[in-house]
Amino acid sequence: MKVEKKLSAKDYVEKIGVSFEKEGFQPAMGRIFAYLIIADPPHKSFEEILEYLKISKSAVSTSLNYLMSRDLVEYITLPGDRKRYFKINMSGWLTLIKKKMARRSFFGEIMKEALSARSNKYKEFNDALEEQAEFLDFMHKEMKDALDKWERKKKKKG
Amino acid sequence: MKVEKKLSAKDYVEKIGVSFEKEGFQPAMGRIFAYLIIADPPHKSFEEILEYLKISKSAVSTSLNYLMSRDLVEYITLPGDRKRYFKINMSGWLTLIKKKMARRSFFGEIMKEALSARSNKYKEFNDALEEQAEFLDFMHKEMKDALDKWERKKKKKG
DNA sequence: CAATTAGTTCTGTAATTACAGAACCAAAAA
DNA sequence: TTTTTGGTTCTGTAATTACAGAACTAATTG
Repeated sequence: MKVEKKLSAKDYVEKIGVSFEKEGFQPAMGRIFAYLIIADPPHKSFEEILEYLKISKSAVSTSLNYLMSRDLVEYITLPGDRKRYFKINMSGWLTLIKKKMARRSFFGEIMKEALSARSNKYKEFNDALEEQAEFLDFMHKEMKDALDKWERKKKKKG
Repeated sequence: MKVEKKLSAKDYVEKIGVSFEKEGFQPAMGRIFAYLIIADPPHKSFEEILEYLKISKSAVSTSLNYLMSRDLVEYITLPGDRKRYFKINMSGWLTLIKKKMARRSFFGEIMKEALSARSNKYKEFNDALEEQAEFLDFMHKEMKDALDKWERKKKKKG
């Protein structure tokens, strides 16, 4: 029987942060994103972020601005309060995935271009290369379909 | 009417190399991988690689070993020739995608864990977070299906 | 029109990366 | 047995990254 050990909030921040880093973001960004996932309430001020994570203003500022430019984070304001409150933009992840898809599809394109420039002396290799490009195309299409499917499902429910 | 400008081999190497870098690989790795895509014949020796790309032995060695450890590159040998000839392992890209899928699914898991630790005071946020986790799950499943579909398609044809 | 607040931007630096160059080494060839 | 080949590994470094800390600024508040 597996004992489910409850993680502390700080542990979540580390764990999520590391995963986020693996997606290619800087450490500070990962931890900010992670903090905003576990944050209760889910919106936190600039100050709260830097205090909780013990990172500098500059790191918070640049990270937040980057995350906002990528639509992964947004902010709200509260009446009678000058501060901005930062929170996760849930649609950002989807945007991110779409961008990655586009990149991969582009990679497939390039492979096809390369193919057209190759000699026909190594048919086996060329065939494999073409198959790779087709695979990328295929996956791109399938993922697009999946996204559509998801969106339809969501619309029906919501 | 679009004029299709034919790229030189070196240009392909740059273009593919950059794309590969964007997938998170080091510059040298990107260019080696790119070179192996356009290489005619598609297998090249250690020496040929370093000469063509004008990079050091150490860079070639570490890059090739890394690429091989990731199953993106493999090597063949030729009778009566001590050298190894490196070439692209076409199944590597698929492995790569599978690994990325696994990572993303893991990310979804963590989000669900975080969810279970959140208070129920911010239902809207929690719901959105849950939806995100479900979305990642959904995409993971869809991609797995797509991969199966591709494999069946390939089996039927090949 | 000060003083405070909520950040931004600049400057410097510690840590890390990505690689070159040289030393090195095991297997094969001479 | 020495020499050559086909790499690998070590050492040093230039370039880059990721951030701290301080200076700065525009809006708000007193």
